[in-house]
Amino acid sequence: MNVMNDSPRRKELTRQAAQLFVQEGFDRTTVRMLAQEMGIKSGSLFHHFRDKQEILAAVIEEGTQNALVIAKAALEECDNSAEARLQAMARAHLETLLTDRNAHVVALYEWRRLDPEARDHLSHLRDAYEALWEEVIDAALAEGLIHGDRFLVARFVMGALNWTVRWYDPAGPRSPDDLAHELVAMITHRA
Amino acid sequence: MNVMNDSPRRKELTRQAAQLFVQEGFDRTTVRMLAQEMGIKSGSLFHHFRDKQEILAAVIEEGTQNALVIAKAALEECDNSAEARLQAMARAHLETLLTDRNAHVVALYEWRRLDPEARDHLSHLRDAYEALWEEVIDAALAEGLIHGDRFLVARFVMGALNWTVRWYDPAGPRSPDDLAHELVAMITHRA
DNA sequence: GGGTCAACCAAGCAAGCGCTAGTGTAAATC
DNA sequence: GATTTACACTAGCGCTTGCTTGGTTGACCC
Repeated sequence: MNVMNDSPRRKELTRQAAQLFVQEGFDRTTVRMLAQEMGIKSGSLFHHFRDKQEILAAVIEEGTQNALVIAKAALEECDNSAEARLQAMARAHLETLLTDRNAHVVALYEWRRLDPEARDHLSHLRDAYEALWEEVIDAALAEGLIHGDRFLVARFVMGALNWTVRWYDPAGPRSPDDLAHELVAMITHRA
Repeated sequence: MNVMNDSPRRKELTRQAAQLFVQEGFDRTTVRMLAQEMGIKSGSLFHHFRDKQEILAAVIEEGTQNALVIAKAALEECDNSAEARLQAMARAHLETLLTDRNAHVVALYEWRRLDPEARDHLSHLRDAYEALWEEVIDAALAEGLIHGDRFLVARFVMGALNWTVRWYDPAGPRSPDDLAHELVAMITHRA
């Protein structure tokens, strides 16, 4: 129980843990399995993480932080039109689900396994991400590109996107860009 | 390990198990917790179910079968227009998520904990339900009410609806009917 | 009134769990 | 050259897990 900084070693271990959490689920993943995947013994694990819960929190924090950075970058790069921004957010979301898949699947499926303190801390990060979405959706509503309740629209859209981890096959014929385009077309009322 | 029929007693036990699975998650729910909730001892549980996995399968089967029945009934009761049928499916889906919430949350969250045989059997049930959706969406596409790829539209819509279990508050101001209406309005291009 | 049977219980086994304590060691720091 | 630090090891404690075993109860049946 030495440190809980963010050393490069810890980052790498976190990445490997994410993979196992996806394969087995958090509860079914034992510290011995984690240690073996990392090439160390189970006891050594607790040099890097206070307990098993902290590994889960680290995985989710990493993924959410990346999503936030990528989404912000996508918004800065794209055109200023509401439609372009909607599409940029959707594509960024899907690309994150692809490249950083493990961490995000864990965040979606194992959120409830976080203890209250970790959940509290991480929900602030998540709120920041969702705020980006609501900003973009507000702009689209103001332009008349979409209609409806901003709260509901935001949640419907995020639901549709997050659900993709259940069925989307990256090796299939559709690119993240295709999906983003199709989704935006579905919800906009004039192009 | 006597029987695995569907006695009324077993049905009741299944309902209670669903509640615990929602509260704690499948892996964290022990057979002792289940037994206590049911008012029996842990050993007696295995008179009704072969093993813990079978309880999970029973919960999910019950929920999916109900959803299928309710959706079919809703389709038979409503008008024949594509829009009415879309809305009826959406409302039925949301009402099922409400009234039969536990079983559905379990189906959504714990699907991966099913062993391969159970998963295979249950995915047929789920496919039958999704087929209803695709039929309704095909009709809406044919009428020009919505546009796009039928496969993608179906999955986006189901994603948006399933995601509601994460944020929807039945005690809040919005009724399932409101949500269904808003969702259909969001994706239709002419009303 | 003996037999059947679903439903339950008490007791416990073998395996696995998260985590701790104490030690070794090579590199970095003083 | 001595001390500290980072990282890993061995060994195992205390507890919980899913599940089994062998036996009891009470309602129903011919």
